[in-house]
Amino acid sequence: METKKTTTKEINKMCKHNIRAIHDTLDVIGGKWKISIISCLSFYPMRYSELLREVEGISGKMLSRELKELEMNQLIVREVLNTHPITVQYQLTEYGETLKPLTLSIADWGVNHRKQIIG
Amino acid sequence: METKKTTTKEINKMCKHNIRAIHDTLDVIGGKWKISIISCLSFYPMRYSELLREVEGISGKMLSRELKELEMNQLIVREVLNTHPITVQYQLTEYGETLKPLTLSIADWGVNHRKQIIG
DNA sequence: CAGTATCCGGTTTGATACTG
DNA sequence: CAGTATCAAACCGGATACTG
Repeated sequence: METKKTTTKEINKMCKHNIRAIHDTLDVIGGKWKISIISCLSFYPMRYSELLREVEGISGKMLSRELKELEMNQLIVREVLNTHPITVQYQLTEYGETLKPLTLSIADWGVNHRKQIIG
Repeated sequence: METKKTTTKEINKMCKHNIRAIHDTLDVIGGKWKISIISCLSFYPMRYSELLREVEGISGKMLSRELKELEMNQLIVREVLNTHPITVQYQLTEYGETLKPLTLSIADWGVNHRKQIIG
């Protein structure tokens, strides 16, 4: 009988474990725009100005700030191209690609949710 | 040749579509604590005071506010139990359960990320 | 083009004290 | 127990102007 008690204490532990993990994830992609940026870059690399156009509503300040943070967390790479004038390209790292399924799930749920509340 | 051009314009469209969807999702579960709360409740229904203990760091004010918003979006149900003194239980709705896979993915990524940055 | 600097209002959040 | 009320601090984020 001893072994059958997956009780409060156990679940409590799993609960806190999950919360800590969720917190860790949100530290990295929790900003207002980060997931959107990652979602964009998962199509193909983009320049600063392209992102500015694609991510509707974002300001230049926010974009560069979020990009910097994503870069710090090794999710994207910044690459200065040798053009005139200089252009800068951002792309997902291999590690950043591991977020693709997540951004897709989030987008999927959103699509369904919209159907739900409209219908 | 016409049909082969899945070009900028097309991708642009998908990009914005996804961003809108992501935005829709975040409107609902985008708060600082919402995903954690949902993650907790996905183990079993909990009372207000239990959640206050489980979701480390949250204040009473925030908890009740986030719960109210989750309830408004029909992700959880509030049920007043006939005890002395009164206790209140929160649990996921069927619709709220559809977020379970998402919260799990988010937690999983966080676990892995912690390994990554420590290792 | 790709940002940075500054200013500034609005929102979010926490602490604390209180209520039924 | 399950909240609400109030105040103050912190942070977020937009507009604008500027740099290399």
